[in-house]
Amino acid sequence: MQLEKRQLSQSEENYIKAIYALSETCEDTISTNLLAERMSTKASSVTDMLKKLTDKELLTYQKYQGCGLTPKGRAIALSIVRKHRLWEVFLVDKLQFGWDEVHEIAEQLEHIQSTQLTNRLEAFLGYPKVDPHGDPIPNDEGVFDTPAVRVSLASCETGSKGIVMGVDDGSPEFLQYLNKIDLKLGSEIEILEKLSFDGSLLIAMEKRTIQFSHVVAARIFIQPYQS
Amino acid sequence: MQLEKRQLSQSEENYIKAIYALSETCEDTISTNLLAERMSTKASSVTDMLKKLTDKELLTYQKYQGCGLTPKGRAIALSIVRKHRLWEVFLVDKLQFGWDEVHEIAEQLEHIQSTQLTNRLEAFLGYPKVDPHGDPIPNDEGVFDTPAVRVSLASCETGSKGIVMGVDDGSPEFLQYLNKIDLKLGSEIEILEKLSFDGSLLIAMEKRTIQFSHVVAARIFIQPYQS
DNA sequence: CTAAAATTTTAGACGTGTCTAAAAAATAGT
DNA sequence: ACTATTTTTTAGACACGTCTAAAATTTTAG
Repeated sequence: MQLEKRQLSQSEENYIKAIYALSETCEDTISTNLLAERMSTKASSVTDMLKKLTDKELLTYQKYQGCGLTPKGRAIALSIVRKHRLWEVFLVDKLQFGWDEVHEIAEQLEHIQSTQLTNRLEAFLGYPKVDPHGDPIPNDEGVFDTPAVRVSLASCETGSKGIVMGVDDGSPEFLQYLNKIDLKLGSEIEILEKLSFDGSLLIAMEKRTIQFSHVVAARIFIQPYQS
Repeated sequence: MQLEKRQLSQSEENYIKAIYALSETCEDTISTNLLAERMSTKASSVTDMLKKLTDKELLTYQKYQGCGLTPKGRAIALSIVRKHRLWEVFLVDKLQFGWDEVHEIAEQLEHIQSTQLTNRLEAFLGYPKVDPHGDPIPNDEGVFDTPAVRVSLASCETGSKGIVMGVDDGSPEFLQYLNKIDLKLGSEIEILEKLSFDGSLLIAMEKRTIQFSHVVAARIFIQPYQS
């Protein structure tokens, strides 16, 4: 998939990225309202942008029927995601930012236009496969390395053990909470008990015991040991 | 001088930067047409922007009288210059770009908004004092280190010796020419002869002899040996 | 000193991306 | 099946940064 030279505005790129993110997590056709909420804007603005991006052949969109990315649109989304995650690695590994501080800056850096820059940055960082939150980094062709098994802590059974492979990167507050309890990528975890009345979990982590609400557990992903 | 949090658009920043650059090299009041040429835009567009930036108290401007930066405007210009040059050092020192390749990318990176990022980048790079073309990098307060003596090769007399401290960074072609003749910052240079009829110079550099036109000589800056 | 030339500003327009308010279509409830 | 409600789109507006064409001002030159 060849990316066209015709470049997009930051706004257009942000829409493409949001549509990509939503189609990964939710169903495959994205509603106007969902996108409006995600972009913190109004549905009417979304409709306008949807038309424009459809004209550019980056979206499949029919009135009242929601939208989805074309292969070309998906390729652009992946290149933005790639840049975002590589810059996050740079900020954390090289500039000593915390994983809770990098999102906002990476939101700006992801729009820098230079494939050569992206590829050299990747080499400089030693071809990282995941960003500081454990999210995978696609290669220059938009392909992810064989992703490690990653399941939500909330979906694991009592007695499961595993290694933390990823965390939700959506909120600095959540990441700061994880800092406070010293949970990192690579931490070893065991589910001691699941409390059925509120869905919370008792967790053993490096000789300490912690209680996670269901909401927290759903935002932490582990690679379970086969046992 | 405290930079206000109120952030400028990239367009506004580019105007500020261009006005700063022009007021460094030329007279202290910048004409509308000069700025229009520099920005590759029309005089009418410049007038509009001048009004806007004057309203924001970044410019002194009176109809038909040209413009100049206020202290606040100058502080913003210096912060942009600082970011531009630090990113150029990053691209050359860390990502192995050539000094002829970095300008365009730095033009984008200079608009990234994060003082913390800039300062950490500076530390990561080892507090460089000049960019890859020898241009000085101001500190976080907009102050330049005591700049080394830098005179244009064209203004030196026959017999002068010195070390190349800077080159004009305006055109990739010029920088590629310098690559070809293997002229770098730090190269030792002696003026063997100045040819009066066309202003060109015969130069000795590391055991080789090279002829520079006046135009080229005017774009190379040396620190002369006191002798 | 005044007329011609150059520069600069104003007026009105356009494309982008956003908004509000109103209309149209789809969905849900009875 | 037919309203009522929700979702989505359209219509019209605005701020931004740009443009062209015309008017105003300054500069130059005779």
